[in-house]
Amino acid sequence: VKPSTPPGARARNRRGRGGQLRDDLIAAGLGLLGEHGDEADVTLRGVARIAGVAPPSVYAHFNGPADLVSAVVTAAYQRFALAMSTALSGQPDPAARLRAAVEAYVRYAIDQPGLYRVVFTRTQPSTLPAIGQAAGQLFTTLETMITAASTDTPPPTEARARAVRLWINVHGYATLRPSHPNFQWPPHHHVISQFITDATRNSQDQPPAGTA
Amino acid sequence: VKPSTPPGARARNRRGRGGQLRDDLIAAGLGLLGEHGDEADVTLRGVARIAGVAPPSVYAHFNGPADLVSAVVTAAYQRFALAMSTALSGQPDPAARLRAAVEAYVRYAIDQPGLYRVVFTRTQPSTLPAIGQAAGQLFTTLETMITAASTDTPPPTEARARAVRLWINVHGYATLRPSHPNFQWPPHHHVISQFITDATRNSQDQPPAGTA
DNA sequence: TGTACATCAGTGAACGCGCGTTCACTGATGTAC
DNA sequence: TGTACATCAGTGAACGCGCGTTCACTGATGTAC
Repeated sequence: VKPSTPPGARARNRRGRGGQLRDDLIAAGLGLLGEHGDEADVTLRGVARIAGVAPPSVYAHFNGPADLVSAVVTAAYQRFALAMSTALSGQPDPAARLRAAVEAYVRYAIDQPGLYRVVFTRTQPSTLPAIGQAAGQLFTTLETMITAASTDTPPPTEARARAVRLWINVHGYATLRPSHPNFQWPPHHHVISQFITDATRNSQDQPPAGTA
Repeated sequence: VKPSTPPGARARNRRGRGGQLRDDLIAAGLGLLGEHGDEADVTLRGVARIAGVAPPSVYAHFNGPADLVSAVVTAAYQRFALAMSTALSGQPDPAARLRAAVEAYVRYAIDQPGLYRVVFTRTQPSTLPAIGQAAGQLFTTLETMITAASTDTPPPTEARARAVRLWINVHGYATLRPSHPNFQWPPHHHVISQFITDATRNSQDQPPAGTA
């Protein structure tokens, strides 16, 4: 017997289309990263196996495992950014946009813990430009949305403080909840609502004198 | 030449003292876990190497790598619990106790990200009893301290909500900050103070009718 | 239109490495007599 | 008090495995003439 498509096999790309494999390898890496939770499980051989290709073929597109993992991590961030902007598009008003952003963030972090953590919770800070800027990018978006959705048009300083708080809240919740399923968590929607309320109304304490 | 103590070597334990090696192996595992940030880097051979012992010797005390890692993770939790209770002891009043607890938590998570994450931020929830109960244990402490330190003696429901919020805040901050060093964070003490203020005063919104 | 050829995409086999795991063993130390 | 012996703590060598990496190679495909 000669199976036309053995499991894991792939058709050879046509002449100018060698670059297609690069995308397939990154997709395979994202799969591994999502399945296990760890950067270390994205191996050159594992990725080649999923893509249906021999290990040496990876070297045509990446310098080695480190380069491959970098590309996968960058792609994980792009996927996160895409999920966020997709969630925002078509929301009717600022309040709806903010809520959609918060919900998309939490959903992504909970559904894809591996892809999320590799971008936002690292043991060693990343040297990748995309990851280094990830926090700043996200933050600008949050700050703008909070200002637009707030009932009290906060001054810039206060908008920034609210955005930091919201980010800490959303991240903390999204990483703690799946790690501790036995803990008696409050209802999900209630937690989310509290975050949004906290971000869009005046903070209770007056800023201490002399603090910028 | 015959070096009396070759690098990494250790003296054989006396007759009844074989169990000493077990502690040494766990200590070595904690070292590896702290150095790299990852459970996967705690290997049987690596731990044996640090302890100055041949790989098969580990099997006298552990069934294999999984068992060894379990013991190391449990020890990481015990170390966290010890750091917390040490920080609390000798604090003069409830407010000081709460602040000490928050500061100890954040310091531990930032100084020992590997040891912290293996207990509190997992991709797969742990089946270890100590880790499964960790959240509950911590939480009881937080709730009691918040009630004692609050200016308004909140009802139990509200105390619980504040404790959840505080935990989310502290965890989120302690894991985000070291991951994103390029981000312009507010001053550390200001962040901490805001968490404590938020936990010990009345929440601004009245609880929605019908929500327990 | 046919044919030789360059090149592009990818392979197979082999290597060294660190890992987990097994096995028979060694040698110091305490204990029985 | 001396001596044989059981046992305890730990070793050395070897194995298979998956990993990264190299090398010479293959075979389809487009291009030049």
